[in-house]
Amino acid sequence: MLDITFIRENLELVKAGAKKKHIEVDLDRLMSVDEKRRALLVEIETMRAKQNEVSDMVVKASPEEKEKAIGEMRVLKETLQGKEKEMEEVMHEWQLLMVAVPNIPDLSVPDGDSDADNKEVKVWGGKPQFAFTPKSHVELMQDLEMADFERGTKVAGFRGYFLKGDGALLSFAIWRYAQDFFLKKDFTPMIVPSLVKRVAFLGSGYLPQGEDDLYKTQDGDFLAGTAEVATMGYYMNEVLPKEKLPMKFLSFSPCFRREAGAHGKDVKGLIRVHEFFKWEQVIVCEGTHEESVKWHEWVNRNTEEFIESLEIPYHTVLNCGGDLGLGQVKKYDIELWVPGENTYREISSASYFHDFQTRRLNIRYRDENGKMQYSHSLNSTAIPTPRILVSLIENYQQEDGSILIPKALQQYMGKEKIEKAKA
RNA sequence: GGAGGAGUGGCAGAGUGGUCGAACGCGCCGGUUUCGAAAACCGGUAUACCGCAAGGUAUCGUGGGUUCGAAUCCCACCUCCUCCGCCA
Repeated sequence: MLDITFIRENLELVKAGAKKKHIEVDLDRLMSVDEKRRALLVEIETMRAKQNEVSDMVVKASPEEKEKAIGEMRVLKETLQGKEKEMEEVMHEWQLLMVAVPNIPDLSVPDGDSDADNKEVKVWGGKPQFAFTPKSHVELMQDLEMADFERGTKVAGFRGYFLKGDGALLSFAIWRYAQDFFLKKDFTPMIVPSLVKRVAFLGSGYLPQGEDDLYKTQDGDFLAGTAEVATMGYYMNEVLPKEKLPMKFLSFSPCFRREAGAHGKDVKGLIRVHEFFKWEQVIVCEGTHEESVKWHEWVNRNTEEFIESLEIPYHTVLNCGGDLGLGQVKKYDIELWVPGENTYREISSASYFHDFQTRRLNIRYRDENGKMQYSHSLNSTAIPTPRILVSLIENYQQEDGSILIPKALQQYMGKEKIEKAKA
């Protein structure tokens, strides 16, 4: 959410931002509704002031005066109730418009419609040269009994999967390695709820848009697609001590995504599943652009370093305007090389929001002058499983169908290679 | 799931229809005093919105309602506590 005063004073800037993001929102309508809102507010508050004034007087008044005043107030009350009703309708529309206003993308964000227009800003690692035709992770994992997709769909439905044997162990190894790796960087680890109340989704910007992408319970709660939702909700409606900023969380949670708009896409394997696990970096920092930028670069670099330590080739892209979410100011995606598809696939997404989320969630701190300020927030994937297995397994495959374990993971896996059990 | 109790400012806690944004205390900030400190004393100490300002409005878990007027009465919901049941 943006500040209404800011929108009013920077209307053209906000309009240009929405256009760059390819997000439709009727800002002129918002301006006229807001004007109505403020006019009504003045009317209502004036009436209430009168009401309060008379109310004070009634106590001390003589019986006749009292009678007269109360009579007058009955009339005023009726008018007031009419105005309040009107205000309610205006506020309803105002709020719908307000939550639809996108945050303004950074100047460095390239123009573009979709992820196809994202700009490559970094390439790392040599792509493996195979003297044989590389297999897909699906084939490799099935051959090594690391995953079972048929039974996955039998039990869990479309996009269902089981990880078993070394597939399960490899997931645990990655979680534990990621834990050790990232906690060296001074994060507070958390295991956070996935079953979360509506208000946290509204606050983090996943609702009211995007309800189709979420699983919903019969109690009106939703299953989160990322630990970001609960982690951001953690401090909602709180005033944080300035000296504790920045807060750095490494949050673990199961993640659930309906993938409502992606029916035909990535139907095979572990790229796109309804249910997965993720370590997520979440930062709440002081409310300046410089802080946001600094931590944004930092969290993104953390994930790059992690991938480098696993020695998997990747590139980093700067997302274009059309590929930014409602609240995001700027976003980097890290994409790992997937030999079986001969392309890069997204593994991480790092974005900052300025005070877009914290304004909705009401997360503040007191600055050095004792003034209340909204914090800034940002987040980035640390590592998702099982998606990381796709590129890990495909890049490390050997001609005999075995898979080498990256050096950094060997101590967590207890071996250097995954291969077929000897008969 | 059943029975009962409770939610007030940073904390603690009064207030059961009107002068209550809210007593008293603690804490915190500033001052007096002091060589310095403690104690004592004096003053201050929520947030948001509207407004150039003066000022106004709202907020006592949340949302409705009753009333000229609600922290206070009524209804619903949420959260917490105690007891019983169930359970990893």
